[in-house]
Amino acid sequence: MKRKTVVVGMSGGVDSSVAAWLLQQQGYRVIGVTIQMWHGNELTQEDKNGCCGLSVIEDARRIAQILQIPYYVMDCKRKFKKRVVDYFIEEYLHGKTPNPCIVCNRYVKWEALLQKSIEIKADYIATGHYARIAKLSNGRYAIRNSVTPEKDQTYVLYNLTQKQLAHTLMPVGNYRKKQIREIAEKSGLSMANKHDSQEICFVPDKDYAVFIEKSVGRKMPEGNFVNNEGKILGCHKGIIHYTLGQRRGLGLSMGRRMFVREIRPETNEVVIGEGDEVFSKMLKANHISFMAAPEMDIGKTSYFVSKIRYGHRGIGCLVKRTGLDEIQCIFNESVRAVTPGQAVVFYKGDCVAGGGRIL
RNA sequence: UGGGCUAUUGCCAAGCGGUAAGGCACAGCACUUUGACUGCUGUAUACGUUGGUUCGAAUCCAACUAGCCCAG
Repeated sequence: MKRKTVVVGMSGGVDSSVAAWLLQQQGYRVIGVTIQMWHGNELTQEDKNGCCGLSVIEDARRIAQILQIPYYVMDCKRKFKKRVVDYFIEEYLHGKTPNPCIVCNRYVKWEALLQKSIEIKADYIATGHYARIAKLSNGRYAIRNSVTPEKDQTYVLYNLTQKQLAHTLMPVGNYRKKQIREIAEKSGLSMANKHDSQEICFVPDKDYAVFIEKSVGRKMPEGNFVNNEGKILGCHKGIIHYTLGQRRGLGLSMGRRMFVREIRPETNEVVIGEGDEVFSKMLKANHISFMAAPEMDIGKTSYFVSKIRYGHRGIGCLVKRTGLDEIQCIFNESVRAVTPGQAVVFYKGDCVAGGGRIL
């Protein structure tokens, strides 16, 4: 039997390094690839832990040397800017809260990896995500929860296509975070400065609002904080600074904790409310995708457990397809801060059934 | 102009002679492959000003200043 070849996306971090190592142990012919997504410019160069800085190339290359595998760097900066950064900015300008990781996975990482695998006639692509791939009895592929419950990344992968999944391996999903660290340690793959945490990878200083204003070349206009009755409560710094359910950074001292309830780009207003006013039971979404679940017919309903943000515990809801690219979810109980721009991800058992982008 | 009331950290606000609660805001940290939420920690040598009484005052007294209310 011929040895299978796999292209592994390497970020220089522990997880993707161990993924490459594991596949090598399993007998694959492994080829390392780092996708270059953003120019680490002179101002913002310190982060070693991003998934797309510049320093990652040095780290990944070193790992490839240790493993003695071929290693390539793919320049996807243009695509990344168009599909991720431009989308990110556009969403904020419209009062939404984008999730760049999701589109990056779908349109940049997986597409680049798949393209590379076709170029070099590899059989699979692989990443270091904490998730698994399942081939279901209905013939469909799905993302399945990692065995590490506390470290589950299925939410950011809901959007992958069947074609992408059919060629994907995620070896790390079969292990717990702790085990992965131990493997890295034993195999000499652990780099000194490793940290799980991460901000938006192309905004290393964490100030995404300044990043947007710089990119757009102008400062966003200030506007009013209002309550539900329209009463003006204060002045905000520009709509892009806020997201639904946000409390900190409002600068409003009302004696109680206040939260962003709604963002109105048309009037440049940010609506403020109390903690219990930010719950709802229904949402609509577009950009729908089906994964474990076969495509639903328009008008049909189905029951899933849904997550409305990364790290959400998941709430049962009735999903109805209301249009070609629209679904409606009605939750069993109120969910906090349904945020336009974020994803709803449906689960059937421990598999991702599908999802959409909240309207 | 006469009478009354109030002045405590960025905001609200405890305190009533014994050595400055709390909430909100804010900052830092933790958490996190998005944004958030959440949690933890921190934050007035200082109580409008100036004097006085007292061992000791933000707390009592006086004057001054400012704001508010009522009367004009």
